[in-house]
Amino acid sequence: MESTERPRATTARRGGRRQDIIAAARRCIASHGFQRATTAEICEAAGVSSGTFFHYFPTKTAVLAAVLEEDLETTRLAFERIRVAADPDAGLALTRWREHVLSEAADDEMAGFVAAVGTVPDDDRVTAALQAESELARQVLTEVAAAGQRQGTVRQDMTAEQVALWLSVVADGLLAHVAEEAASADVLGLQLQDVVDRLVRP
Amino acid sequence: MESTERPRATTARRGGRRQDIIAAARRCIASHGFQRATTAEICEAAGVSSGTFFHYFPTKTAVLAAVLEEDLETTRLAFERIRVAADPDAGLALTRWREHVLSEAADDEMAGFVAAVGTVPDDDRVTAALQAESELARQVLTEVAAAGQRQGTVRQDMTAEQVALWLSVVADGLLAHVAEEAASADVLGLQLQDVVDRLVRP
DNA sequence: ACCTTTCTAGAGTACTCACTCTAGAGTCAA
DNA sequence: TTGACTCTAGAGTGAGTACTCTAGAAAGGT
Repeated sequence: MESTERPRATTARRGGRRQDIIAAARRCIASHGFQRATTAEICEAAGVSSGTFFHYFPTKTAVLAAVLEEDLETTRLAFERIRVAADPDAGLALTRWREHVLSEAADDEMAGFVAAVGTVPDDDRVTAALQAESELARQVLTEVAAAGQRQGTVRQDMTAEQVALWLSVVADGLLAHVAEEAASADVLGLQLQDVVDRLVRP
Repeated sequence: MESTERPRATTARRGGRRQDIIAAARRCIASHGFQRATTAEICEAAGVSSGTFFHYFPTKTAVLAAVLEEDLETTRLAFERIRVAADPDAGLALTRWREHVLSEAADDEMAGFVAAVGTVPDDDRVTAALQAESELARQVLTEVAAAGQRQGTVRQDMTAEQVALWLSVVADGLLAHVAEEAASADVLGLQLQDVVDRLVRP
């Protein structure tokens, strides 16, 4: 047969099959949810057989966990950049945060993901990754808000935690809206600065 | 056996089995998503056999559609109240809207629902109901915003549509946050007025 | 009483899908 | 070469689940 002539995806060489599977799973899950993304579909998208799939991952849920953990690492880097900016200038940190949010909104894989993951079985690694991600955002945003309060650019009639909470509410709402109506992304992107500014200023 | 001695749910008399099934389906779907809510589970929750279930609904998806259409009717009423308030006083309409949003947030069934429905198969009635619901909100909020602009209480540097869009972004984000962390509901509720005010004022 | 229609139960069915198993190919070391 | 190991394919399996089928109970009309 043509068993050696498989598609091999485009990323076959760097990272090997395992990476191919993670990437394919991300795409499939983002586009129609965790439950409806079958292992067979992920296998086909990755150019891999079910044998290979289960050689690398014990369960379908484990691939989701791998995807989320990979994303968490990316998020960690992004928020590290935001955090370091806060100390001299909270305004700059907020700008970087807005850019981060908008880049997530622009990435349609990312946009679909949030909704797709809501109904996932109770898996420890999955819930840990999700929780770590939201906790990370909340914590860094809280630091940024606190820095802004010290610098006088952020309102003091709310605690820094509360300001951070509202910022993530806005970010989540924005992602959800863009996910189901990509058209609104541009307008919202342009106005995000104004909205955030109104939200946080003293 | 005790076939006549079934639980009969509490609402058995008014509306009959059909209503029981819809109510049970709403609970089950809200608590662990559409896919994971099995027909068997819904049947048990409704105190009904699978035969009865499929006598009233051709498919599992059809029950979801029925649930959504029922909710749509409720939403329609709520937004009608909001719309009529807008003409004399847009501020009052916004207050009513905030109350509506908070009451949805307080209802934990409602909160779980948004996430649960994201990954649903492409069904015409379902998508129609969802679209009608968001369209309804957007349209009424746009009218309210426009009224506020005429009355001078709402900013004019955004179109009424855009103000409405941001309001629903905030509402969606708030619901999502409350769904995964009920604790934050109280704080957010208290501050919603301030946030909305900052968002829309000239 | 008798027929018709609607409703109900629950065993049965057909199918999907996550996961297993086995056989073998590729690779490297000695 | 041989042996040990990893990787890969794909047919197969078992569990779960949406939906069907049939027999019969209520309900209602005449």
